Amino acid sequence: MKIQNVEKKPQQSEPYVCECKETHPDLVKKTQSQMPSIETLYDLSEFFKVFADSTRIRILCALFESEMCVCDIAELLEMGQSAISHQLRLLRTSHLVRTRREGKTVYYALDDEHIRLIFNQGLEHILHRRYSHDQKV
Amino acid sequence: MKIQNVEKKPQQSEPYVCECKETHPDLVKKTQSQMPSIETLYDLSEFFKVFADSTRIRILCALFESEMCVCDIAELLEMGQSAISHQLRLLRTSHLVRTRREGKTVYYALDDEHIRLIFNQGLEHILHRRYSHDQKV
DNA sequence: TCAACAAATGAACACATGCTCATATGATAT
DNA sequence: ATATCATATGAGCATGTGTTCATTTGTTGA
Repeated sequence: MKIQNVEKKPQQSEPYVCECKETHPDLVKKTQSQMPSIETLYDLSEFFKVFADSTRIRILCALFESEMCVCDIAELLEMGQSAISHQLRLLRTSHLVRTRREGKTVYYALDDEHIRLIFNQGLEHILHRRYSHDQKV
Repeated sequence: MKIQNVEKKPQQSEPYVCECKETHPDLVKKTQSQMPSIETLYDLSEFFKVFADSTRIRILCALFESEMCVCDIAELLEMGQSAISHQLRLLRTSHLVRTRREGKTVYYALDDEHIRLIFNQGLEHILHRRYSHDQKV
């Protein structure tokens, strides 16, 4: 909603850099030392990335019920076989699902029951939030 | 590792579409009926998306310790003020953090303690996995 | 050996995401 | 009022992501 650019930065010797004097260096230091390593937090974000797509979430959700072949899942989600297959590969390399071959058919199953817990925790959260924010989110 | 394309699909009346005869329609039907709605699962994936970035994870992790102003966080993560501010906005609109103004300074804090649980569940998972896969992941 | 079929995969594409840069906004003190 | 400072934000850009299309791979039965 910017109206106009009447005047651009008047006189300023060098480009503005945030060098806040108001920070709390002791708090920053202390927090820095108490946080998990940056690598761990990176891995954690990578882990959550797997859940950050509705197709993958739906695939996992389906596999909570039972193992299934690729075609089952594709039909269930009403999506192409290729799309499902690509996502299954990602889930496989993330060690969230495992495969079992039976003739031409490949069956996929959950490889990690812990997933169910995290999934449910998230689900609980959004359902609760949906209630308390009255569908605003 | 494809060698060569000696011959392309010989005689085929129409483009190949996966119409697997081997699917398990009853399983598909049953599972379909037991899964949460597609909207709910979409929301769930959106929720996990917030955790699916290392900058945001680190911000949340910092706020587990204490409320902080934008500059504190920027210094803590060694990133620009703008980058942090953009991410904080996302966290704000997702209702994961709340703000409190004190003069020129804006303090950010966790708005939802449930987050801590989900964070820890994920952390536990990757640490356990790291152990059992012996750093392969 | 080859046709048929389930699944996997590479390329291409359209779209989303995260950062930086420049600047705007809002608050305080002079 | 205006300079200063903390924070917010829009544009632009580079990179990442998910799907489709065309094709390959692997398995079975004729």
